[in-house]
Amino acid sequence: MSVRRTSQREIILQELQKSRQHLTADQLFRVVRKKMPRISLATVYRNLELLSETGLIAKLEVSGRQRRFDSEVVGHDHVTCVQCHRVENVFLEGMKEDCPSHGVVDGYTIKGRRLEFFGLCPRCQKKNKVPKGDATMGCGCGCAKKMLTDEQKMVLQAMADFHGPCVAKDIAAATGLEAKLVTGKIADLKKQGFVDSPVRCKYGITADGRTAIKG
Amino acid sequence: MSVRRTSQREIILQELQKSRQHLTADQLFRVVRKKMPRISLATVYRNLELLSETGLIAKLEVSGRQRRFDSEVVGHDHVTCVQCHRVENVFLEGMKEDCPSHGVVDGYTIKGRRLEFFGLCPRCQKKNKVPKGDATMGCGCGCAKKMLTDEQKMVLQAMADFHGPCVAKDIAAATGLEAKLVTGKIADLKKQGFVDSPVRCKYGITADGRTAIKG
DNA sequence: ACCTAACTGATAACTATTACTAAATCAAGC
DNA sequence: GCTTGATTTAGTAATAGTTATCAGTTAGGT
Repeated sequence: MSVRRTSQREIILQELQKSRQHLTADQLFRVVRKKMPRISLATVYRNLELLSETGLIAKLEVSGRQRRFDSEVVGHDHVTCVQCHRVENVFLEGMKEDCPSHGVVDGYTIKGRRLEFFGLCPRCQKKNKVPKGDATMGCGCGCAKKMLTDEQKMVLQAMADFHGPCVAKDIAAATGLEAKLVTGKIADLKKQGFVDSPVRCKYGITADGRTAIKG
Repeated sequence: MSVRRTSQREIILQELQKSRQHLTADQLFRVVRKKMPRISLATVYRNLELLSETGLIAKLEVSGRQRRFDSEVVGHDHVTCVQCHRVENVFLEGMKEDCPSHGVVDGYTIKGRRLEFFGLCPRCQKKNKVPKGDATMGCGCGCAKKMLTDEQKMVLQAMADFHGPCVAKDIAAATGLEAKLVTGKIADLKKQGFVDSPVRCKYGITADGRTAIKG
C-alpha cells in the first residue's frame, strides 16, 4: 500500500479548496484546527507536501517569507499585493507565445516558468485614499501591522481562533477584555479592513486581519 | 548624516559586483571573509539590505530557500537551474508589451513583475548525458549533494575557504588528509563539476561545488 | 580634537520548515 | 470480525536562514 486516506488529509484538502485563497501552511493550520483541534502543524506541512507531489494542489513559492498553496492547478500566474500580501490568480491572454513555459532560453532547457505581479489590490487602494486625519488608519506604507495595539491584536487573534462569525461578547470572553472596550476595538479594526461583518452584529476576521497578526 | 561609507560596505559591494553571479548572503560572506576575516555575517546581511534599499543592488527572491543578491539592477529576468540551483540573468526581447511591468490587472495597480524560468543549465544537461556506470556521478535527480562523501565535502569546504586557485598540497594541509588521497578526490569532484582547474595543477571550487556543500 | 549618530562583531532570538519518536490508525488478507 | 504491519499521526526537537539586540567602535560634520 502506499498513500492512505486519512481524515486529516481529507480536511486539509477540503479546507484549502473551500477557502479559494492562497493560504500559507500556518493559515490553513488555523482553519483546520477549528474542525480538528488536536491536529498538528507538522501534519499540515506533511500533507501539503504530499498533496502537491500527487498534483492535487500546487505549491506556490511566491515571493515573501512563507510558501503558499493553491487548490487550482491549471496554468495561471499570480498577483501579490505589496501592502496586505494577499495573493490572487491571474489568467493572462495572449501571453503563451511571448512568455513561453517550454523551450530553450540561453542554452537552458526550460521546464516551466513563474510569473508574479506586484501591486496594490483594490481594497488597499481604497484604504489608502481615506483622509489621513484618522489615527487608526494604516499609513499606506505597508506598516499597518505595526500600528496595531496589543489589545487590537488580542481581539484579532481571538477572532482568528473562532470559526465563523462571532459577537462582541464572545471576544470579550475569550480575551478577558471589557465588552464595551471590545466593541470599540472591533469598530476600529473594521475601519482598517481587518474585520468585517458578514451578518449584522456578527464579526469575522478578514484575510488582511490574518496578515496583520501573523505573516 | 545618514549613510556612511565603511570599508565593510565597500568590500561587500565590490565583491558582489566582481563575482557577476547571484550570490546568497552566505556565499558572499565567505568571499568577503577572505579580505576581511573578522567581518560578521550579520554585517553582510545588514549591508545587502541597505544596498538594495538604496538601489545599488537588487534583492532577488527567486525560488528556493535563500535570498540572492544581484549587482545588475537594470530590468531583466532570471533562469534557475532546477538541478544545481544556479541563477542567471535573461534579457528577453519583445516581452515588454505582452508582459507589462506596469498598468492594471484585475483591479490591481501593478508596480512591478517578476519572471523566473526553470530548467536545466547547459552544464547539468551535459552532466546528465554521461553513462550511468560512473559511480561518482550525480544521478540527475537533483540529489547530487547527498552523494558526496564526508571526505569529498571536507575537500570542497577547504577549497571554498581558500581564496583563488590552490594546489592539492594546500588542501591536504587544510584538511589533514593524505596528499595522494586528496588528488583523487579532486579528480572525482572535477568530473562532477564541483571543482575546476583554471590553471594547470591549480584548482578552485565552482558555483556547483558551493551549492553542493551548502544551500 | 570632539561629539554623536551610524555602524560593527558577536550572539541570541525568531520564523518557517523538516526530522524524529512512540503511539495510533487504516486497510489488506485471513 | 480479527490480525497484522506499514503508514500516518501528534508532539516536539532540530535545522536553516534571517533579524534583533547590545556594548563597543568609527565616520564624518562641527
